[in-house]
Amino acid sequence: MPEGHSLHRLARQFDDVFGGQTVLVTSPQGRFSSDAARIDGHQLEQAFAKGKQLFCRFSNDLYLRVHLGLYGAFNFGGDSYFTGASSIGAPRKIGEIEASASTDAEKYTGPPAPVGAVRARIVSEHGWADLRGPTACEVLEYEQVQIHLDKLGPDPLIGSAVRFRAAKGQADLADADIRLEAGFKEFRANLMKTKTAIGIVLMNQALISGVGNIYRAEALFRNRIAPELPANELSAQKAKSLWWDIVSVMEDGVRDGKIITTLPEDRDPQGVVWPDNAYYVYQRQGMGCRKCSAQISLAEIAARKLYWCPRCQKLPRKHVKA
DNA sequence: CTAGCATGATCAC
DNA sequence: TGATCCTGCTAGC
Repeated sequence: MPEGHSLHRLARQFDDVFGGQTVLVTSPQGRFSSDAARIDGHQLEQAFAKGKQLFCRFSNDLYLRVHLGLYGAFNFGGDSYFTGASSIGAPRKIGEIEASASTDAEKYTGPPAPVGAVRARIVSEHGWADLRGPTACEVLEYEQVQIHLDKLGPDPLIGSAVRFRAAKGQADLADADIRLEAGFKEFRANLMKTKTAIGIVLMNQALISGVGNIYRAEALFRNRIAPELPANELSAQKAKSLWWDIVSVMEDGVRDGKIITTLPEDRDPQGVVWPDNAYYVYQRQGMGCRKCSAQISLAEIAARKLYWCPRCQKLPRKHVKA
C-alpha cells in the first residue's frame, strides 16, 4: 500500500537494518545493473523518505531513489540480527501488502534465488531486500536528489521522521513540531494559490506529499469537506484541521503498517477492523455512510476513483451554483 | 485459470 | 484524456 506511510516505514526499515552497513547491490532482472554497480559494495549511511519516495545516501555520496508507484514492493529476509534491528516489526514485505513476520526461526543462509523480476537486490551481512515493480529505481548525485525533493510539497510525516531520528540521537526532538508547523504554513499557502477542487489538489504531490487515494477520500470525509470545494475557498480553520488530521491518521499508518481511518465507535462490531472496518468512504460506494446512512458516492476524477458521502460532505450553500 | 483492477505518475497528443 | 510502466490480488468462470 504505497501511500506515504509505507515509504516512511520503508525508510525506517532501511535505516534500521542497513544503516551503517556495507551492502551489495545488484539487479537480478538486469534493468538496474549499471546504476547498482555505482553503489555496490559501499556503505548505506542513511535512509529517509519524502512523500512517496525513498532515498538512501551512500558513503560515496551517491543516492538511491525509489518510487514504488502503484504496485512496487520490497521483500525482506534475514537472520535474527537482521529482524531484531527492525523497529517496525520485521515485515516480510512492504508495498502493497505488509505480511507479518513468520515466527519460525529459519536458518539464514543468504538470500534465496531471485524469484520473478527482481529489479534491485540489497544484501548485507545479516539480511537482504528485494525490490519488484517500482516506477523509479535509480542512482543519483545529490544535486538531482535535491531537484526531486524540491518538487515535493510538505510531508505530513515529517514530524514522525524527525522523532525517529531523534530517538537515534541524530535529530532534535523539538524540530518535529517546528517542521510540522512550517509544513502547515506551506500547505495552506499552496491551497490558496489554486481554485482547483480540494479533492484533486490533495493528490497533487507538489501541494502536499504522501497523500494517496485512500487518505485523500478519508481525510476529506473526516473533516466534512466537499471534494469539489475550490482549494482557495477552504477556510483557514478548515485547512488547519485538515492538515493536522492528515498528520494524525498518517502517523497511525506508520505505526500500524496499514491505513485505518475509522474511530472505534464508528466500526461494525461484527467485522474485523482491517480491512472490513478500516474506512469511512473508500471503496464503500453504494453502502450506507457510517455516520448518516446516506449512500456513499463514487466518481472517476482524473483517472482516479473518488469516494465521498454526499450528505456529510455537502458543499456550503454559498458555494452551490444557482 | 483468466480478466480486471489497484493505495501512482509520466508521457504523448 | 488515454496509453503505458509492470506486479499481484481477487472475483468470476
